[in-house]
Amino acid sequence: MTENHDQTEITGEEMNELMRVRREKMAAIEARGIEPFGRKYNFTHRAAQVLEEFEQLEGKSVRLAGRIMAVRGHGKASFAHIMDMSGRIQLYFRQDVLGADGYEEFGLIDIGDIVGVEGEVFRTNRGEISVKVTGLEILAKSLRPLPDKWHGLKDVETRYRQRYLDLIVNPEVRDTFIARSRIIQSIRRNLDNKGFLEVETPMMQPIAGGAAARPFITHHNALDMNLYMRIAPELYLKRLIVGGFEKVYELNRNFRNEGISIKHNPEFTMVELYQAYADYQDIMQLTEEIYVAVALDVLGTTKITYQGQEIDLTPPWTRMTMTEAVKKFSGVEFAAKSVEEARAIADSLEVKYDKKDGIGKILSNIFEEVAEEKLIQPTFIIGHPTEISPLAKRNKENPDITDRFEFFIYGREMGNGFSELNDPIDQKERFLAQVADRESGDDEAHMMDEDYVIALEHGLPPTGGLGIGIDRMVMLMTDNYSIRDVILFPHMRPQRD
RNA sequence: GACCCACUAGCUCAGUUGGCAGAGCACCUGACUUUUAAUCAGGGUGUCGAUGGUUCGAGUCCAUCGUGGGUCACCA
Repeated sequence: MTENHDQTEITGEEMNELMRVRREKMAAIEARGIEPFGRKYNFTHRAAQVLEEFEQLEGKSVRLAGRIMAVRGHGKASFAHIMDMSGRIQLYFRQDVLGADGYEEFGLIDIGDIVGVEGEVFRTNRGEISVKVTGLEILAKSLRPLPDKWHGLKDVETRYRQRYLDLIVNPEVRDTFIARSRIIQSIRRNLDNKGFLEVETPMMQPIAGGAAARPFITHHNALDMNLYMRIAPELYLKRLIVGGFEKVYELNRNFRNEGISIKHNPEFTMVELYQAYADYQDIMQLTEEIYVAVALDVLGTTKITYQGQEIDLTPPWTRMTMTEAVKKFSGVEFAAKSVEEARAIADSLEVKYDKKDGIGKILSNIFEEVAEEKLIQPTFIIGHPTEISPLAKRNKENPDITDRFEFFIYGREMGNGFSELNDPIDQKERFLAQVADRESGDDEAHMMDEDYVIALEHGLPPTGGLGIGIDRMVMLMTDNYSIRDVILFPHMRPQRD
């Protein structure tokens, strides 16, 4: 039962004085016949609850469990703060209450230890609601010191690598991830209420479809075959629409083998949804509804501040075609009828393009260069060229563009949706065009998915689809500058040296 | 992938022209029974990211490497 911790060695690094002292205290605790790593503790209240219900609880006994965050000794009495998930509350330890032995045991407690306490709720002379401890139980001895109580933990690398420390000492980080959970909850509740069915489709796919991106490759040993980590669930979700699930969504991870930046993590979270018999106009409205509901649920307002910039999420958001956006922000009318004309316009705006790029891709490049970062307030950009939208339905009047939108907030692409291409003949041709691009060296072009085409041949109802980047949405709602600050464990290189 | 910046005590940070490694918090010792960034007196706990080089002498200058951050490139 009782493990012997006397000779505990530490691997991989030297023990400093602070750690040595804590291990000595652990040994002293064991010497008193107490387990330094305890067991279940029945608490009656959480810290915030005691503060809120002080009127009823004053003079009564409560049991709390949490981490010791500060200790202020005063000889035969001491104050401390304990933190649980709800917040912090002050503890008051007195020798005459605990007895000489009990007070000595309190002396073996360090900042960072997990303890259970029982005691009477009261208010100090200075007015702070506190618990006068009558019983103390050590639940987990902390063998390493916490970061600075005042400055917290700032070192970005440590914050990401040891996120638990970040969460312990930086309250705003806790708040961000609590908000993230609420945001996801809001989206689920909203879609569930609208009759959407949440589904799970393969993360490992034989063909990485549904987006233009480089996939991660993994290997299945028993089948001796390579699989791709999915870059999008799109093609599977639309198979489910074929199967008669008329409203489906999946809220989960995608993986893209691309560079890491302030807006990109190799694995990121998206919600993708598909609604049969709807079109991109309906989906734009749904997008607004989702955003507004999240903002109201999490922030209580649709007027938010991001990086000092006021952003008004109140619908309807501006709708603008890609060519209109280019006109608005560059003054140039993009009406190219040939690749040569398109290149000339791009050249005049000093926008780069590839030799193999067609009119549509060049327009898209121009848009990204001149307009994207200017779209601060929520804006739907519509009318994407068919050339860059191989899964979207063509516009009825102009087959060179699609019934598609992307929406931008603070100059960032936040999501993408369209009327789904449900013509299997057209889809097959679009795949073939992508395959040709792939063969000419574009390793981000879509792969041919014959099985998906067969599904379309069975009949995909007219369908509207949407993908919203959850991480970027959380960044916006929590005013975080980097995607790493809204992902608990962002991708990092393994540490060396 | 390119360029720029950072890396000093457990944490947050100073460190001048190349001349004995510093502060606050934390920690240790002592005092203190309503404090709260408790206070008071004393104590510095270190492979200055790593490895080479220049130099009488390197935290500081040079080179290479590592990790992180930023900008760009890339990227529905």
